[in-house]
This record gives sequence, C-alpha cells and structure tokens, in this order.
Amino acid sequence: MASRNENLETIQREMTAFARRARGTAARMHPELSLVSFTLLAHLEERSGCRATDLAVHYLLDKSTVSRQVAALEKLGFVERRPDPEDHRVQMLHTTPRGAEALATAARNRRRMFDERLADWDAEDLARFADYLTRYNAARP
Amino acid sequence: MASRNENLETIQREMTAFARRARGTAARMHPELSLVSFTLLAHLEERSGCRATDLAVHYLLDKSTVSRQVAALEKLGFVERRPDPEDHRVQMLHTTPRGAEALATAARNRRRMFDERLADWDAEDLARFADYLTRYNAARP
DNA sequence: CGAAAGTCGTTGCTTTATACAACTTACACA
DNA sequence: TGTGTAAGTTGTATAAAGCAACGACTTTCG
Repeated sequence: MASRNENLETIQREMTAFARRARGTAARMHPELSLVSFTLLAHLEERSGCRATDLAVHYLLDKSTVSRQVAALEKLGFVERRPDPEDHRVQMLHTTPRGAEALATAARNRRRMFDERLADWDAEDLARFADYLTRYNAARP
Repeated sequence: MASRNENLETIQREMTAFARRARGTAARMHPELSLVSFTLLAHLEERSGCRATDLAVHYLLDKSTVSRQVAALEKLGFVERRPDPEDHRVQMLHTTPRGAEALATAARNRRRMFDERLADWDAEDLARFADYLTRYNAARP
C-alpha cells in the first residue's frame, strides 16, 4: 500500500490533470455551452431564476463577467430578464424554454459521458467516490 | 445510502465545481505559474527536457499555444532552449535553475494546500481517493 | 542527385474569458 | 432631501487558445 505521501502526490497529480482537461471536455460534450455558461444556466434552472449579482457571488466571478455571459445567453435565446417590480435596479434572470432545452441536452451529454466512464464501477466505489469528492470540495476554501 | 443515480449526479456536480475553481486556485497558490505553465515546466523537469511538439501532443495543445507559453517561460528565465545537433529544426527545452526553483516553490505551495485540505483524512480514505481519481482519469479518452 | 513532401517551430489574426474601473440608475436611511 | 450603497453595463486590458500561413530544415523517392 502506498504511503500517505504518495497518496497525496497522486491526488494532487490527478486533480491537476483533470482540471487541465475539463474545459476541453466540456466543449466536446456541449459546444453550445461552455463550462461556465452551463453552470450559470443550470443555477438559474435550479433556483427558478435569480439575480446576476447572486450568480457573481456564488461563483466568485466579477459582475462584469456575469453581465457579459448573461448577455451572450440572452442573445442565444437561452435566458430572459424580468424586471423586478420591487426594485427597479434588479433583473430576475430566468431560463427560457429554449434555454431549458439546451441545458437538458448538455446535461444529457454530460451525464452520458459520466455514465460511460463510470460504467464498470460498483455501487460501493461509486458511493465512496461521490462522498470523497463532496468532502474534498466542502473543505474550507 | 444514495442510489447509483444520485451518486453519479454527485460525482458530476462535484467534478464540475472543482474544474470551475481550478484555475483560480492555481493562480492563488502560485501567481507566477498558471496551471498550464506549471504543468509544462513540471513535464520538462520530469523528462529532463523535451521538444515543444512533445508537449503539444501530450497535453493536447496547439503547437502555437505551446510556442507562446514556452516563449513566456523563457522570458521569465525558467526555460532554456538547446539546439539539437541531430536535427536543426528541433530545440530541446530544459528548465533552468531559476525555473526549477520557481517550480519547486509552486509545487510546495500546491502540496501545502493539498496537505491542509486533506489533513483530517485517514490513510485508508486517502488511499482510496487516490485510487479512484487515478481510475477515473485512466478511463478511455 | 534533386524535387516533392513532411516536420518543427514562429507569427499574424481571431475568439473567448476574465478582471478592474468608471459610470448610470435606483434605493435607503438618517 | 442628500449622501452613500447596490445592481448592472460598458470601456479597457490581459491572457489563453486555435487556425492558417510561413520559413527552415529533413526525409523520401523518382
């Protein structure tokens, strides 16, 4: 069995390799939605809409970045803006039916890729891997 | 215990979250070396030098991208080019002492971050996580 | 041998993602 | 009611990345 040191090295190396490939993988899975725009759109879907500022805070992005991403998603017809009657500075962002469809397609492709990649994993390994990843990400920033 | 489906969803979600944050994390750990330039420099160190084309093939990058990354690393004094006497089209790339030092510092910061983040993991969980990641990444493309 | 074809690396151009700063509009509170 | 804060947009800058075209060199084959 490998030493703690070796395991730490392995984890580091494999996480780095994964991170390096991630954007490319996303682009292959769903050329229409980058990793970030997929994430933002998915967030809107989950929350049934939210403000641009919320997206920026949640994903540690500058509000200008979000503004342009949202503008692009709107141009594609994937997002619509609804003025907030309470506060006229705010726009609630919502997925459109087309956006929801694009998101569903992307999620399907993503899911298929993960399914295939993990097809021969047994239930216990899968459960543990899921827990480890969650635990890893949940650690203080 | 979660269903296979739930575990697949979790893995997908957590991997995505990790990928999204990776570049930023790298930038915080070693502002001098991006995720990619760190990787390229580390590759040169491991292999005791190689050609630009090898880097491009190995990391699925365009040769122009590698060319510019290497130029930047050279400008920083982290890499040197040695003409190949066998083939005058080729330059063997090597880390310089300064490059090796910058790499060592970056690797130390990286390692410290992983150490801290995984400090309270016991040996068995660490070993399993390392295996799972390796297995995940090793899957066909 | 000598010409055609392939390889290595650079450079020009383009696209995309991102940040920071300045600005506009709107709100809030004291 | 005026000053300060919040939401979003836009201008500018930087960096990463790809594709295409090129120059220098090597290999292959007629």
